[in-house]
Amino acid sequence: MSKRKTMHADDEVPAAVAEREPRPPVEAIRAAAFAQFAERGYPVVTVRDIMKACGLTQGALYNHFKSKDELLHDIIASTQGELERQCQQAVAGAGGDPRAELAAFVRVYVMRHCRLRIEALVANREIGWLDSARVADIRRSRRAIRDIVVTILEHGVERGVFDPPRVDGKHDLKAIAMALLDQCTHVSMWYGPGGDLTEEQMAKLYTDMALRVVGAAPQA
Amino acid sequence: MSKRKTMHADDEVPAAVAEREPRPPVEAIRAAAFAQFAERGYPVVTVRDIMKACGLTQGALYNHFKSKDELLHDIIASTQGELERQCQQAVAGAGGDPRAELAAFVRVYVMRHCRLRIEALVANREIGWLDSARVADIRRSRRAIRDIVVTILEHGVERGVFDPPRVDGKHDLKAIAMALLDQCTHVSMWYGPGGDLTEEQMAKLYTDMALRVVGAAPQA
DNA sequence: AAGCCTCCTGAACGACCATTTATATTGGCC
DNA sequence: GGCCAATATAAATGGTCGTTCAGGAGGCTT
Repeated sequence: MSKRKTMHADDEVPAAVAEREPRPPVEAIRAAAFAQFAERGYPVVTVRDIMKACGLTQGALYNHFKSKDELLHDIIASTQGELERQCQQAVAGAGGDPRAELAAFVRVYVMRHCRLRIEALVANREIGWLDSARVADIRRSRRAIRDIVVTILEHGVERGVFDPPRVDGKHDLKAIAMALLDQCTHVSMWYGPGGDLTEEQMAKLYTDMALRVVGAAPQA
Repeated sequence: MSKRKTMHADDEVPAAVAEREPRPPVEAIRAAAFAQFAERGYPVVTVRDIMKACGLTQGALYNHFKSKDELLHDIIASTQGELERQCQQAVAGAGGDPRAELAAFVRVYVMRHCRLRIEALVANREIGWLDSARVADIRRSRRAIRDIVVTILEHGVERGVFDPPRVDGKHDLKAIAMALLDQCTHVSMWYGPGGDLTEEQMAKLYTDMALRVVGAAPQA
């Protein structure tokens, strides 16, 4: 119940008992907004809807967020930041072999888009409602992720372990990276845990497909 | 200037001079609505916006459409129907060879999504705003297109000309078809005529990638 | 010329929107 | 106990929304 105001240097985090029910209101608002944006879409969800879902009145939103727009940005940015971090980590842990790097990237990316498909869906579907200032850093993060893939492909081609398709004799690694990412991103639009494949199997399938596309034989 | 009211059996269509300026208002409304939905999104485009863009007042919409919702459905359904028709035609004209069928399908599908990327973008992005009754036939058409791909893959596997990736020893052709379609559909999100590749080159690249994914060597 | 049908306008309807404001309530800290 | 900051509320602000409807204008048919 305390945890936020007292500043004695020794009770920073109780750590053992993570009492959880009375989530700080800003968390409750985030969660309620996320659920409703996912279900009905940003422009038709009203501030009243969100605040009613956490038992508050509309005006209270503005004690925690400057606007409805900032609230959406907050939700999308945290998802996007976490995704970028996981992708970097996966590639860094692959030991420098382009095949292993691509496989690790696709695996993490697909598993995440299966497991957190609602988060991914909101981030991809609602981004267009952000005003241009706030959309910029989201797009930066997406470009960064695309460039991770492009870099993997470049290394693979340089070392001769990838042989991706050419158009008129030349590679267009950016287009190929976009194709791979589109494919992997949009599993969040149709994958469901009730389907034929588990998340693990999805990751394996998409890894195989990616390796085929870039012209590397599947590993092992 | 006439063309719609007189019903003498012999002036059905003047045919030679296709005088074009005063488009029938229903066409003008469709066009204006499409342009604005594409640019700003269905829920924030008002009936007033649409009608002002064709020089009419808001009330006149309801002489031609039952509601704003029906107008959106009309726009999406015509695009979707044309897409389905073109896909069927492309596959039928490929002569029964699964490789040629897949190549023809991807070529037509990608070229269309490059050339008419705005139409595709609207159809994919705004479909969620339709009420459930009207969304049903759009989804039916999408399933039909997916099933075209699944059927091609099945034939290719039966005849031994495709060897798509397996998970735990078994094929999941539906998942692979979805992956291929996601990849091809979403060129409409980033392709632009100012980019590095022409529509032709995009079609070629995506055909190559699809054939690699299903385990067939690129043709000639 | 009269009637009819199609399509338009302009105003009105009732509802709902994001945000701001003035005011009240709370709980920790001196 | 009194103060202060944080956070809540209810009401108001100034719009905008999709849709309906009474009335009028123009042309086609008879």
